[in-house]
Amino acid sequence: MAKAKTAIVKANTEEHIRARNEKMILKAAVELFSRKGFDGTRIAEIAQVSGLPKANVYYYFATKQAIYTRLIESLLAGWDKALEHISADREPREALAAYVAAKLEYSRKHTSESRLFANEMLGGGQFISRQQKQHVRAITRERAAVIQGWIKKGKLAPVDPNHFLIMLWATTQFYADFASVTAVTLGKGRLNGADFEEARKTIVEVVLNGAIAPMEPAKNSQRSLKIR
Amino acid sequence: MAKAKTAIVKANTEEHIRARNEKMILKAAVELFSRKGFDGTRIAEIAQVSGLPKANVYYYFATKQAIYTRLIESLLAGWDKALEHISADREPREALAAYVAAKLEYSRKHTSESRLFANEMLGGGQFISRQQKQHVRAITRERAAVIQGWIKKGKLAPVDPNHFLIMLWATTQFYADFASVTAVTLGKGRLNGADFEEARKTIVEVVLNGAIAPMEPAKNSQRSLKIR
DNA sequence: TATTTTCCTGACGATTTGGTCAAGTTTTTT
DNA sequence: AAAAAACTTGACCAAATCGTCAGGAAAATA
Repeated sequence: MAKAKTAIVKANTEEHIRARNEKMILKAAVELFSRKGFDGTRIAEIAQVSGLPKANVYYYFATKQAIYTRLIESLLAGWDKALEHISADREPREALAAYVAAKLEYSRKHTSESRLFANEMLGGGQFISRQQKQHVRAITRERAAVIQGWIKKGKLAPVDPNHFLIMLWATTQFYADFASVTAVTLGKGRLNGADFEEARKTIVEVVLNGAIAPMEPAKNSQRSLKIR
Repeated sequence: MAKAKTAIVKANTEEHIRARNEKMILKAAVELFSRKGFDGTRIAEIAQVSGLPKANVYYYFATKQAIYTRLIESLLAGWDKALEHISADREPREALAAYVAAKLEYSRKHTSESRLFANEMLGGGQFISRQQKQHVRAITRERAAVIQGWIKKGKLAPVDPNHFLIMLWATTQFYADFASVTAVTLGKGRLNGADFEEARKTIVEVVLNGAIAPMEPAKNSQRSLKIR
C-alpha cells in the first residue's frame, strides 16, 4: 500500500510538479503580456497572479524573455489549424465559411494569445525568429496557391490571393484583439456568443456574396465592373 | 529694419518655440509609443530622439501620460474623416469604395498613429476617456444608420450594419497596424504604393461583389443562400 | 534509511526610470 | 536698458524592477 500511495503521489507530483507550475506561470504571463506588452509586464506580477513567489518563477524560467518566447512558440504552433480549412479539394464557399467560423472560434476562445500575437506584431515582431517568420510565409503561400487554384477554375472572383487572405485574417482577428473597441461600437460591455455568431454571419455573407444587393436594378451597371 | 528683423525672429520663435518643441516631442513620442507601448517607452528615449534634454521634455509635458493622452486626443480628432464618406445621399457602391480608399490612405500615411491606437486598444483602452468612447460610439451609430438606410432601400444586402462597419475598419486598419506581418506574408521587406493599391482593389472588390465568382454555374445553387 | 535531486523562498544588489530642482540663458516686454 | 517671462539643462533622488543567491524543505532514488 505504501508503494501504491507513493505511485499516486508520484503521478501527481513528479514530472507534474514542474509541468503544473510552468503552466500556471505561462497562464498568468499570457494574460499580462497580452494586455501590457513585454515591457509593461512585471514578473513580480506574473508571480503574484500565478500564486508563486517571484524567485520561484525564476527557478523555472531563466529570464522574462524566456517566458515570452515560449508563449510565442506555442501560439504559432496552434496557428495553422484554421488555415487548413482552405484546402484545394473543397468548394470555396464551404471552405471559406468554415475558415471564418474556425478563426472566430479561435479568437473567442484564445483571446489572450491572439492579443499577445497582435502585440508582438505591433512591436515589429522582434521576438519572432527568422524560422518562425518563414513558416508563416510558407503556409500563407500554400493557401494562396489554393485560392489561386479556385480562381483558375472560375470558382472565385479574380482577386489577389494574398490580400484576400489578409482580409480574412484581419477581419476575424479583429474580434479578439480589439474586443474593447468592438464592444464599445456595439454599445455593450462585453461580447457574447450571439455577437460572435452575428459577426460570423456578416463576414461570411459579405465575403462570399458581397455587400451590394444582387437584385439591384442595373442603375449603375455600366460601372459595376469598373472597380476590378 | 531693426523692427522688421525683430518681427521675423518673433515669428520664428515666440509662440513658435513652444509649438516647435512640442511638435518634435510628440513626433518622437508617437513613433516610440506605437512601437513599444506606454510602459515600454522611456521618456529619456523620447528626449533623445527629439534632440532635447530630458528635463526639457518635462518642461513642456508634466508627465509621460500627458504626452500619451495628448497623442490619443489628436488621433481621435482626425478619426472621423474617413467615415464621412459613408453618407446617406451617396450610392453605397461609390461611398464604400471611397471609404476604403480613404481609410487605407490614412493607414499608409499615419502608420504610427494607427499603431498607437491599436496598442491602446490592446491594452483595453485605459487611457481613453469616457467621453471619447462615447464619441466613437456615437459616430459609429450614425454611420450604421446610413447603412441601415441603404439596406431598407434595397441597395445593400441585409447584413448587420455594425459588424459590417467593423469589418471595413478591421480590414483597412490591418495594413497600418500589422505592416510587418503583411510584408512577411507578401514576401517583402516593406509595403509600397502598389501593394496598397492592390489591397484597395481586393478589399473593394470583395466587399462590394463578394469573392464567389458570380457567373458560376448553379452547381450548388440550392445551398447558395443557406449561409445568411 | 541514507543520499541525491528537485523544488522553494526571503533577502539582497545593481541598474533603470519617472520625475524634480535650482541655477543659468535667452527672449520678450516695458 | 532693465525687468520679467519663457526656456534650457546637468545633477540628483526615490521608487521600482530584473535577476541572484544561499540555505532550507520536499521528493525521488538507491
